[in-house]
Amino acid sequence: MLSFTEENYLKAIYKIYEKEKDVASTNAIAERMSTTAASVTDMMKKLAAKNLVIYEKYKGTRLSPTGHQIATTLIRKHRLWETFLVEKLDFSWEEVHIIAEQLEHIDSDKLIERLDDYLDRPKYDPHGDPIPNAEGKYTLREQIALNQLYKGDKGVLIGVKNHDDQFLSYLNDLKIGLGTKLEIIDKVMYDKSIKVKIDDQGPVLLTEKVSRNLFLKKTNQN
Amino acid sequence: MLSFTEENYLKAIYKIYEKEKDVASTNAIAERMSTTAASVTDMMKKLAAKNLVIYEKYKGTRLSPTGHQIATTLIRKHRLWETFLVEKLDFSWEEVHIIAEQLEHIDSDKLIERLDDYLDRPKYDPHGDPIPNAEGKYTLREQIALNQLYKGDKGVLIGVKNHDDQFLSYLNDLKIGLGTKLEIIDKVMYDKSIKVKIDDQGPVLLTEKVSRNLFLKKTNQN
DNA sequence: AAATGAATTTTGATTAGCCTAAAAATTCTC
DNA sequence: GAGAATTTTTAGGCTAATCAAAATTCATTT
Ligand SMILES: [Mn+2]
Ligand SMILES: [Mn+2]
Ligand SMILES: [Mn+2]
Ligand SMILES: [Mn+2]
Repeated sequence: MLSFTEENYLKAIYKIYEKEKDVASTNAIAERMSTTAASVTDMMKKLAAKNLVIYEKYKGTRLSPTGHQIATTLIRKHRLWETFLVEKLDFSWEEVHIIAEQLEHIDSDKLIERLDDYLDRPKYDPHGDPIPNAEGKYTLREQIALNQLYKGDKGVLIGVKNHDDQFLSYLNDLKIGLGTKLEIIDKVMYDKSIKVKIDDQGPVLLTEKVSRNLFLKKTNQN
Repeated sequence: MLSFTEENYLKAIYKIYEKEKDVASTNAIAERMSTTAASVTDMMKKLAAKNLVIYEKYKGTRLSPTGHQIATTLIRKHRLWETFLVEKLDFSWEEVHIIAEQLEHIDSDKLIERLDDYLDRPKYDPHGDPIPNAEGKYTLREQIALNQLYKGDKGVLIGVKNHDDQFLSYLNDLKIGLGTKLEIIDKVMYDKSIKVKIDDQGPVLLTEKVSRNLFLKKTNQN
């Protein structure tokens, strides 16, 4: 049985090398866990002793197959709970992450599977992130960030990169959510801001910072 | 913010003086928590320093108003989660307690209230135990243990005293659950066992040990 | 009111998780 | 490839939660 903390470390390592990297540096882990490199070193030794990570002094840490499986299950639980909170308890997408951070540690295989059934085996969570199945497999969708599109392009929002409360609330204000249709009316070259039509409403200007964080499925040909 | 452990201590104290007692002895708490008296003493000092309990050396411990409120909320969360697991995820009543022991520590007021709504503000959990409302109030029903009834008496099962997996599974085998109608066909004076008719099935013999643990609402006059 | 036995508290240790500061290893720069 | 800068590890220490064993207090019986 792993502690809450150990589980969070495994998830941190997973997240780090989900982003291209094939090894998680001590400092990167420390940053993600909001702790010190010294604490990370201690924990890596402990997790290595339990065969959950492969840790090499000064070289960094990778997940062992077991560690990888545990991390994937945590992601699965996290995303299923987020889906439950939004779909069944009517929470808004910016509220659920913080609660799911707790719920993901509940230990019961049967509970996860029942929850998955109850939600009709969802493939994506309220932020558009893929939910691994019981075997840890998930399929990525083709998606493109809004700032990569051109004038005249159309698409549907299928995910967000940034999950911050603030960012998501801003999207709520703009009436932008998963499934929202967006059409690029104009791009301002000077600051890369983008004028878009949102569903069937009047056009709105989005900064480049915002547009980089919106993932679309293109719906026009080009 | 309280630790998982601190919360469990508060709940243990609550449970102890739910059973008549007006003060929880160090040993009683130690037994409930499966720990030593020494550990309990340490924790009582800590909880007293946080004004969650009133602890007097050698005299025992009581809950402060704050401590009582926290304990009641824990019970509320525990019973709501148990209800969720049975009503929505189709768990059986003997499976839910162990999972609810984890879920009760999830910290989110909004989550509890949403869950309560979602379940249609249930008044009783899957074992027939009352669920405190948001103000910590609950109403006890009039109930009588099966072993207190007489030949010819009829009733409906509305609660169980013992919550053990084993006991509940035995009731499942007998097709006895909350809502089951029971009628006393005969009482054996020698060993106090009771012959009952279960719903509309043939009669079954229950030992006194079993009958003491079944709470009924009487449905005949007498 | 002393003696005895039970309950409770104190004492001294241990483990997990964390930290700061110092030391060591690695990587970068010229 | 030597020295500087950065990263990582080690050393030493702290707190929360736990325990076993010793000491103390309380309750009961004579
Ligand atoms: Mn999340
Ligand atoms: Mn998510
Ligand atoms: Mn229970
Ligand atoms: Mn219950």
